Amino acid sequence: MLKLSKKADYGLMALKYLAEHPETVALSAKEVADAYGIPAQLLAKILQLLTKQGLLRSHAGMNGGYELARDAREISAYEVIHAIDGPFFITSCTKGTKSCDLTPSCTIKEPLARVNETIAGVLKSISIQDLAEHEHPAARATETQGLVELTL
Amino acid sequence: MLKLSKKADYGLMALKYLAEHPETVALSAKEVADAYGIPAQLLAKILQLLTKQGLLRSHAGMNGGYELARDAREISAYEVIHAIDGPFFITSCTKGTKSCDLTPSCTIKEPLARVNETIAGVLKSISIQDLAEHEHPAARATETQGLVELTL
DNA sequence: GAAATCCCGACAGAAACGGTCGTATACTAA
DNA sequence: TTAGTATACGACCGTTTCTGTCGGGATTTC
Repeated sequence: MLKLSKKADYGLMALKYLAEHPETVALSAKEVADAYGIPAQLLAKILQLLTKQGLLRSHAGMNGGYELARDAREISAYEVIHAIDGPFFITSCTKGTKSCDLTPSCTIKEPLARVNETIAGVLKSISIQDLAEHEHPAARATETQGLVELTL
Repeated sequence: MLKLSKKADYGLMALKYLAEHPETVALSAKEVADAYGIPAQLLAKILQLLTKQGLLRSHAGMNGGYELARDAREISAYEVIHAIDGPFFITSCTKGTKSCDLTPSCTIKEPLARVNETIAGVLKSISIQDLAEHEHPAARATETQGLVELTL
């Protein structure tokens, strides 16, 4: 149904939360999980993933936890989603992975691939910072316009 | 992973196929299925769905089959996807259906809802006709730009 | 050393997805 | 009227994916 997984949602929420608390050194997974009523162990795994992908830095031990690896402005929603859900493609059969073997007739793919890029572009233009200040992230409208023009 | 279901893919392929054969009165589900190597019974169900949603017209009996209910230019990819996969939302918890009951803290939703609208807008701007002539559907670039400007 | 915390693999329950089957119904043509 | 073709529709099942849990291990701080 073309929707994000809960994990991706949780991940975005968590990063947003971290972005909103820049003063603190590090926040534990449990802390964030409690703040949103998210299963703690699940969120923990997600944050570990994001750490492995270089979006977060982690500290073990007491008063340990996670912090953003970069400025919230420099982390895009796309990166988060990509890190958690893996590369996404609108089309079920993508040339990347062998799939459309039997039906080379999938001529829809090419136009839809452009849609895919457009969506990716939009997500890339949205930073965690944009989510934190939950103002409309309209700032990047111009860039996005250019992107649409290019890809569609 | 933010991808279309195979059903939606099949549906788009089928409509594209119908759009490419405007001369014929009606094409049977089996005919289309064979053309693409799609499971016939599955495609049949999909086409029935699209019929019920008003995107196709059906005729039973010999030489029966399906035809586009409207001009290929007047049917958007969005409609097809929506008819098959139901309303899609980027966010797992949408205000539409009761979901985010326990966590009213889902402040990500608002910005992402805009992304959602943007995607919907892009899909709405692509018609079956665009898929059929598998040229880049760049014709609508201007409209789409306006849309992005509006919703993002 | 104890407590807090991250790390990570395995696994189980649930839901979604893809696909099949059987049957009823409608239409066409001979 | 009858036979054949096609849609309509519900039930069902196997597979995969998703969500969430459990348990044990490693690391840091106090």
